[in-house]
Amino acid sequence: MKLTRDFFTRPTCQVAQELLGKILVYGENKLMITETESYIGQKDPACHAAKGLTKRNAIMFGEAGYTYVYFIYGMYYCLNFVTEEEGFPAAVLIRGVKIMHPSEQSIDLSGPGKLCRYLNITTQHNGIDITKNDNFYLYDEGINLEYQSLPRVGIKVGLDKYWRYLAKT
DNA sequence: ACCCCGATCGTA
DNA sequence: ACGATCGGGGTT
Repeated sequence: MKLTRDFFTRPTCQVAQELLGKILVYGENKLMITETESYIGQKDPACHAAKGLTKRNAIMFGEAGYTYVYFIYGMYYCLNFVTEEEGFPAAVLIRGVKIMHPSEQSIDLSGPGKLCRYLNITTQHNGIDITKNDNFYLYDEGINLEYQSLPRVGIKVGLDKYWRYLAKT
């Protein structure tokens, strides 16, 4: 079944863990999520919203279940889903997926930049309500994956939090 | 107006 | 270990 707003309006790490094994549908593409990271509020120094509201991070302060797409390193885009109650800035970064399309035998896309490059996701896809879109949504196929909790990647602060969730293959 | 640097990736 | 590449955000 399709994931609804209630799924995302919860503690971010719970959402990040439960997104593992869920199916991301984007047009004709079906991808199984295999790696996520939590970024949680103004007390998390690695969170884009750590220093408050800006034009870029504004979507993180809104209602859960929306996309947050940002541009990074001059070359890459990264896809997140907003979590928690409106007013509390938090999101889950999608770091890894497995391609489910039958003609492509379960290829792994490891890394948030590669995922967006593969799907052609850009900042034009920022702020899409993932719970009310027929072309871009998530659904639960009942897959439960074991995972390990690890430090997040590519940051210099907040490394004490093990908020990266990697599914065991 | 200016400057630094980043939730990355591919190559070395 | 490092270069490519450029917008965001803080500072002047």
